[in-house]
Amino acid sequence: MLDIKLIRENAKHVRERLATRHGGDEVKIDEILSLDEQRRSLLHEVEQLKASRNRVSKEIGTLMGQKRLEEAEAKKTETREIGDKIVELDKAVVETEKALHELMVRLPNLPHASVALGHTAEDNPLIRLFGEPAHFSSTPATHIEICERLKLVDFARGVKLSGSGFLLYTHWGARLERALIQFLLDLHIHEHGYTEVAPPYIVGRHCMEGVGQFPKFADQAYAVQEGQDGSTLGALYLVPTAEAPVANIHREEILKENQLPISYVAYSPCFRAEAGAAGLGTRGMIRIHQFDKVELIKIVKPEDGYAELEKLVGHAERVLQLLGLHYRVISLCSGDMGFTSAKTYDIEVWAPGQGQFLEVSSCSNCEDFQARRMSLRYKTEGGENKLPHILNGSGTALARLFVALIETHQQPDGSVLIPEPLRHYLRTDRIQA
RNA sequence: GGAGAGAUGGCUGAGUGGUUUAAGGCGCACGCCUGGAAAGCGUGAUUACCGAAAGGUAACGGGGGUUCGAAUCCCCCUCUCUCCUCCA
Repeated sequence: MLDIKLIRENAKHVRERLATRHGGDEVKIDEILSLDEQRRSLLHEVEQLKASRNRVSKEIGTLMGQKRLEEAEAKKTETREIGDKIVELDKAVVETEKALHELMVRLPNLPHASVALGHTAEDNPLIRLFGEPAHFSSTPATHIEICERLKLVDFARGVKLSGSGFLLYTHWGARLERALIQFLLDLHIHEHGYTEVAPPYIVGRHCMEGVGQFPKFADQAYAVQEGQDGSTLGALYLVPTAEAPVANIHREEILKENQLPISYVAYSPCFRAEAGAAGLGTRGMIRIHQFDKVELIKIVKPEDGYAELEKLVGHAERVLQLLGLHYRVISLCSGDMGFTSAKTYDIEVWAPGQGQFLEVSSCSNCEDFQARRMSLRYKTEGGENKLPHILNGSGTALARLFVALIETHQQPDGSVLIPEPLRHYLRTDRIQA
């Protein structure tokens, strides 16, 4: 959520910045301004009435104490009318605030000044390229072929169990997936100083709203129903990312300045309905309904937000470097950025069998956009309450990392060579049929 | 799932319709005192919104109701604790 004061005082700037986003020209700034104006004027009126009611009520109390009953009764009659008016105005205030809130939560974040203007992925500037694509003397196999040959994933039975978009990892595939999770967590804990948390995989609606998944992207989440009566439907959701629970850990709290920065790392499965992506477009593991991910979350002072974002990207990149993978980092242009983000770097890893780069990490600074939604603040040494910046980054998403790994390290004999840092987790240096 | 007991400020804990603008204690900050500390004394400390300011309004788990006036009375919900039941 944006600061209403910023909109009030600098509507032109907000409108212009939002217009650079995808769909940003539909933004209802005028409506917001008029509701805000209406709200403040109603508030002023009703608060004056309440002040006078409080005053008279106190007088009634005094009169009652002095047994001056008829005088008290007269004042009661007088105040009763004020009370009716207050009820009416209170109702108007609530309605106005609700309407205002509805519009406010649908407003995307302002892009940071350093974000390139653009419309689509074509306009995303390349920041850097690491390594080189693996060289093959003949056409490299796709991950689907490798998985079938080495029995890493049983695609058909995954579909049998849960429908298309769900994977059954088998044998070495299951072990490789688990080894990767362990490797990622250990890397971020021991080398990058993150604190591990293991969050719930189901969260309440308020958490989804807090990170900005809701209300706009509600159709992308799986709603959980408890029992058969459906009474809990709409209240609980499978997490689309660990960001949903983890970023909300300190919601509605006032942290002390010396608690910052906070750095959390969490593993979770991620559940995405991918509504609208009929048939998911691709066979294989590229776009699925459930995948594993290790997520990095930072809560930092605003002045540190962008330095921390650079560090965060570096931490995610380290994963790919250690696994010997070729990748590129791009900065999303204004039109391609997510709803909550002020600035986003995507990391895309090269998958030789696909012949394309796959997005395995998205690192964003949401500035105070989420903090305001979840009412997370910190108290400065000077005693002032401020909103922290909240950052999130994949460190990294697993299924696609799995793909890049086996496609990159496949050998002419059909086996897959395991990169050194993974070997002791997997207790082998090679997966073969 | 069943029965009972609870939910008040950073913590503890009073308060059962009107100087409660929430007592007292602990802890915290600042000051006095001190060679320095402790003790003692004094002062200050919640959050949100409106307002240029003075100031005002709201919040005692959440929501609704009664009343001129609700922490206090009534209804609904949530959560916590204890004991059963079930269960990995």
